[in-house]
Order: sequence, then C-alpha cells, then structure tokens
Amino acid sequence: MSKADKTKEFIIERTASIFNTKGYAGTSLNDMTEVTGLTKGSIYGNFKNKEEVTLEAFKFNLGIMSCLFSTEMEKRKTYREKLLAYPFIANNYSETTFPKGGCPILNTAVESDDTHPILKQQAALAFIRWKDKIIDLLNKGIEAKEFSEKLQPEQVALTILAVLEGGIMIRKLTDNQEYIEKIMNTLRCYIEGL
Amino acid sequence: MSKADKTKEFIIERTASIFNTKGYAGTSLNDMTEVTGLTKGSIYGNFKNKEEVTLEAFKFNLGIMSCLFSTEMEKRKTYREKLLAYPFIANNYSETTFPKGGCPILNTAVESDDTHPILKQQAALAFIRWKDKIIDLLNKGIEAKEFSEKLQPEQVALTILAVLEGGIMIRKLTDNQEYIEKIMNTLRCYIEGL
Amino acid sequence: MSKADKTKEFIIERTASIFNTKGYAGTSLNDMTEVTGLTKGSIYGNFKNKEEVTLEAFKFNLGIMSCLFSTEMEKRKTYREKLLAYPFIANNYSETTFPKGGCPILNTAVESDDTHPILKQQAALAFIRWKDKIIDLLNKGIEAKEFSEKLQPEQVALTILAVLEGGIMIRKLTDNQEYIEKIMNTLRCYIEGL
Amino acid sequence: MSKADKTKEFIIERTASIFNTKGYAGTSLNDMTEVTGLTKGSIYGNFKNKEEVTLEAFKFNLGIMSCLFSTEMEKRKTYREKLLAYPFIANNYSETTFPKGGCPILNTAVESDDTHPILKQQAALAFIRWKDKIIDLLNKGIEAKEFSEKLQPEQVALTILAVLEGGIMIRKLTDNQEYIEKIMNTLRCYIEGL
DNA sequence: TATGAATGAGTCTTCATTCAT
DNA sequence: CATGAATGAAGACTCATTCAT
Repeated sequence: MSKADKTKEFIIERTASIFNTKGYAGTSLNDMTEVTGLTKGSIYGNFKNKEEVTLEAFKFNLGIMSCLFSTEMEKRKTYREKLLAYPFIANNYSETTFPKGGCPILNTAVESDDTHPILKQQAALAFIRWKDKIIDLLNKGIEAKEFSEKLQPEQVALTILAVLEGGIMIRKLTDNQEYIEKIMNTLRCYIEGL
Repeated sequence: MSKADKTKEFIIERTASIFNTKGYAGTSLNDMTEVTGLTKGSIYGNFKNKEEVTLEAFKFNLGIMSCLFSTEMEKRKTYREKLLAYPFIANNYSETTFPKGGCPILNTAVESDDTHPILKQQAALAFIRWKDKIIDLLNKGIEAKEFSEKLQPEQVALTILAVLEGGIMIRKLTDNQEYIEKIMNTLRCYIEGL
Repeated sequence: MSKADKTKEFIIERTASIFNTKGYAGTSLNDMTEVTGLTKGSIYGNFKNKEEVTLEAFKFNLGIMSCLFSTEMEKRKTYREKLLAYPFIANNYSETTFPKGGCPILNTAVESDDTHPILKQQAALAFIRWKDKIIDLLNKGIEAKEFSEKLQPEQVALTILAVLEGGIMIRKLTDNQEYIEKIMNTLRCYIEGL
Repeated sequence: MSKADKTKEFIIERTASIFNTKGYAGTSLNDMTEVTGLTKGSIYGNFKNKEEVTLEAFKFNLGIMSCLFSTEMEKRKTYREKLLAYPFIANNYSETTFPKGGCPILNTAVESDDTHPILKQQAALAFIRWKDKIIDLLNKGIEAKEFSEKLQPEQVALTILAVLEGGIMIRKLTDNQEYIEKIMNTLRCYIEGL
C-alpha cells in the first residue's frame, strides 16, 4: 500500500465518526484538519473534493456497521438466529463497536434530502442492498422450513429495518438505553414468531 | 394579536418547511429573507437570533403533525381505531398535509446530535410527550377491555413510534411509496393484534 | 442616489485602476479591500461576484477613455481635425487623464483570451463600437468633401486603431515617450493625407 | 546535450504555448505538470522556480516568432521585399506556425506591467532588438537606393511594429481574420511607399 | 535526478449578526 | 418596527514551493 493510500485511509478513519456525528455537510475542512493533524493542502492532495472524503467516509461507516452484523451472523446457524442478530446488536449497542453517531444510512437519509443528492443515492442503494439481504435470509429460511410459507419476505424485511432504524433514532434522540431495549424486545418477538 | 406577533407568526409559517427540508443548520438567513420577502433586520427585530426562529419553526412543524394525527383520531371512537390512525396517515402521507420534509422529530433527532443541544432537547421532549400520549391511549384501551391486560404499554408505544419513524425515514430515503405501505401494513396488523 | 449606489460607485472608482494595471484576474479581493478600506463582506453586499466588479470596472475605465476622446473631439470642427484628436491625446498621454495602465480594451483583449470570455466579449464589443464610430466620422468627412472619395472607411478605421493600440502598447512596454510620439507622428501624417 | 538539458528543453517546449495563452501569471504549476506529464518535483529539479520557466518559455516563444520572420525574409532579396514579410506573415497567420496566443512581446507587455518586472524587461529588450533590426534593414535599403533618403528609420520601424502589434491584438480580440487583412493591406501600401 | 507527499498562505464566497437611520 | 448596509469569521478550494526518499 502506497503512502498516499495510507494517508487516504488515515484521513477516512479519523474523519468518519465526525461526519456521522456532525452530519456530512456540517463537518468542515477545519474539523478534518484538526482531527487528522494534517493541513488542508494535504487533504486536497489526497482527495479531489470534500465530497469525495464525504462519500468515502460514508462507505467506511457503512462498512463498520455491515461488518458488525455479518460477524455476529456468521456465529449463528439457523436463519432465525441470524435474523435475531439485528435486535441483539442494536440492544448491546456500544459506541466503541457501532459507528459513533448511529446508523450512517439513517443519518444520510435525513440530512441529504435536498442538499447532497449523490450521497443520498449512495445511502438509498445501501439500504436496498440491506433489504435484499434480509429478503434472501427469509427465503432461505422458508426453504429450510424455519419460517412460515405464508410470510411475505419484502414486507417482513422492511418491517425489521423500520423497527431497527426507528429504534436507533429513538436511542439517539433520548439517550435512553431502556427504550431501545424495549423496542428490540418487540423485534425479537416478531422475528421469533415468523 | 399585536403586529409584532403577526410578523413573528408569518415568518415561522413561511420558513418552517425550509427548516424541515434543508435542516435547521442548513437553512440560512438568506433562505429566510427570500421566502418571507422580509429583510434580515426585520427578522432580527422579531427574533433574538436564528436559533429562536429555529426553535419556533420546529414547534410549528410539530404542531402541524400533531394536529394531523389528533383530528384523525377524534373522528374515531375505539382506542384501537384511534391507534390505527397512525398507520393510516403515514400511509396516505401527502406533502400537502404532512409537514414537507418528513417528521420534524426524526429530522431534528438526526441533525442536532452535537450541533444543537437545545433543539435536540426540544425534540426529545416532544418525543416523550408523544410516547406518553400513546401509553395513555393504551391504558384507556386496556381499561375499556379493548386491549389485552398483559400488554406492556411503554414497549408497545415505543414500538409503534419506532415503526412509524422508521417507515417515514425509509420513504424519505427511497422515495418509494410501496415500501411505507408494506411497513404500515405490518403496523396495522400489530395494532389489531394488541 | 441611494447609499448602495454610492458605495458601488466608490468601489468601482477605487478599484478600476488596479484592475487595469494588475489585470482583471490578477486583482484579488484583498487588493480591493485594501484600496477601498471596505471589508470583503461589504463588497459582496454590493456586487454579486468578483466578476461583476470586474465588468463594471472595465466599463468605468472604458468610460474615462471615451470621454477623453469625445471632449477633445467636440472642441474640433472639421472631421479631419476630429480624427487628429486620437494622435493628439495619445501623444499628450498623461497618467492623470488617461486610465492608469493604458487602454482597457487592449489590456482586456490580451489578458482574457481563454480565461474570461464574458469580459473578452465586452471588450470586443467596445472595440467594434469604436471602429464604427471612426467609420462614421470618415463617411461624414467624405460627404463633406474633406476626405478622398476613394478612401475605404473600414480599412482606414482599423488602421488608425491598430496604430493607436500598437503605440499605447509600445509606450507601456518601453516607458519611452519618444517612441509613441514618433508613432503618433506617422498617424498624424496618415490622417492628414486621407 | 545532458539529460538535464533535454528535460529542461522538453518542459519549455510543452509549456510555452500555455504561457502565451493563459498568461505568464495565469499558468499554474498544475498546468505545467499536466502538459508535460512530469511531476512538480521534477520541474523544480530543473528550474529554480516558476519564474525561471516563465522567462525561458518567453524566450522560446520569441524564438519561434523570430524564426518565422527570418526564414521568410531570407527567401526575399530586396530590402523592401524583406520588410513586406511582416504583413505577409501576419496576414497568412496560422495557429500552427505562429506562436499560439499571439505575439509574446505584446502579451508580456500588457500582462506584466506591475506584476512581473523582470519579464517585462526581457520583453522590452526583445522589442528594442526587433526595432533595431528593422532600422538596420531600412538603413541598408536606403544605402541600396531602395528607399527614400528622407525616410526617418526609427519612426518608420516603430510605425511598422505598432501596426503589426495593433493588428495582432485586434485579431486576437475580435477573432476576425478580415480585420487583420485590411490592416496588413495598409501596412503593405505603407512599406511600398517608403 | 525524479518522485510523491506535505505545506501554509492565498483564492473567492457565504454566513449570522449588528446598528445607524 | 423595519430597513439597508456593513462586518469579520468561517466556508471550500488552489497556489507555488519544499523535502525526504
């Protein structure tokens, strides 16, 4: 890996959480220089734009979250148990493992309505991929006779995601861990009843 | 109502939807003068600073949404039917009735994490009041033997809100009406099964 | 005249000569604040852009030069004498009357080849108007039997302008007053022989 | 020729036309790396700074132009015919033979008034050499009885240059080939009448 | 010698805010 | 009360230049 690539990665690693906290527009070049210790010139030497940093930081945050879910899922065998990884992680949410600032998709969805169409598009894409992944799990679970045949995969997938995102948002808003636990409790029951 | 109060209200009415669309930080004084036809000086004559406008615009957007739900609820008699007003409205969501830009609580929750603590607090308060209102409905419904006695009001209320907010966010992100309909479908079933 | 208009005019007056000296791109906002004593914000309150200032400064410089020629011409009666105003003024060139930095059309022509198409267009327009004005004088002179009927107005007009601009450029480059005098001497003979 | 010299020459060759088009200040190091395919470090390895490149690029452009006139003149026998090479070339001006961007002396004269004294000095020197070369031709022509004895060599030389530069500038400004043809027509007559 | 990476002063522009009128 | 004009800090971004490798 070249030095340029190292610096790029370094910049992304350091800035990602600010982007996810202050918002992708609310994060300034100054924020970025402060947290990296680099100069503006250096950042512009490694990225074309603030937008490019923004986009890659979003991907980075997304990656952390995906990884978190994936590794937990791999530990689990049945499809039902795999799905239960979602409420499990959201419940045992911790700032050290989960991207600081919450779900990057949620954050981007809300922030970049008008202001940043490319980022919004990236987030929408990520969301749909996520949804399709859950649908895939559900279909496999149906095949494996784990879930009811009558189950409507897309509706279920969307519901799981809505509860998840809604829960994360409520936690972020109220800083009340109890709330998300209760919501995830419902989600667990919902999945168990599929 | 004094002239000052009228102007204040006028400013709020006009700016509220920009705030809910562009974000409370992303909306500039220039945006405000453009949409009101007033001068910056005039805005500062009626409000202490941008934050004050921000706060009142948030309240205004909140009011529109509350009103929407309340009037629909009043038409309905049983508590179950009252609760079903939520998925009903979210489903028949329209930019003319619902605040443009989506749920102000959700928006504020996401945007104002670090950047605007007072606004975040207001949103948190509004959320808790909303939650408590649903709890109240649930308790009354239990008393009226509409709902199961075993039902845990806070968990149910939080779940309803999570699905609602999650659904709105997904709609905002994907611009896909079908998605929210499916999610609200689940919510309807959930409420009907209480 | 409103205060805004006064400030605008003030800014133009003060900056015009820098633009004509340092070039329209080479003049920075800092140059402009220094020479006006105003802040950047104030300049942007009165002009949309640096480009807008640039364009108006060009017009201002153009105006000074046109005025210089016009007033000298009005003093003169015959068309031949009127044309002789050009070498006369270029000869008695002085930094106090003539725009500092030389002919704005010449300067703009050279500077804004690629970099500033709108400005170049303005300069080209000004040039053509100037040329047509000379053609008009020539035609009137022909009618008045002052000039030969065989004279080709456009060629003569273009020649006068080329010698004039060439002379100004040579003066600017060499800082040698003698040179322009010699060139204007030729121009005078040329006009006298028409 | 050492490798260093080769690289230097390569850089000059490639950058010269940008300098003459965008201006000596308007051309950035990035422009230079783009057009050469080299790195900034490499350019700084071969030249002390941007100014040095600037100066040599100016010389290079000057050389092209001089060469163009010289070779045309060598084909011609009488001094009058040699002088007529100027309007001939300016008339048959083509972007492939003539330095792109026009006469480097003219460009430098206009651009570098305040901003770049050394470059201006170089241009002034080149101009005077040019003028003296024409004076030389005129004197030889007088000796050879081609031109009138009464002719004032410096005035004629300056006039020729003024018309030439004025014409080139007008062409650059208006992009109208017809204009320069008319001007060069006058110049031809002027030389023929010497 | 050539490179890639970093620098920091500089560019233009927008921001929320103030205040004399 | 409302206005128009001014402020200066902060915004993103580009520049010529340097230096370890």
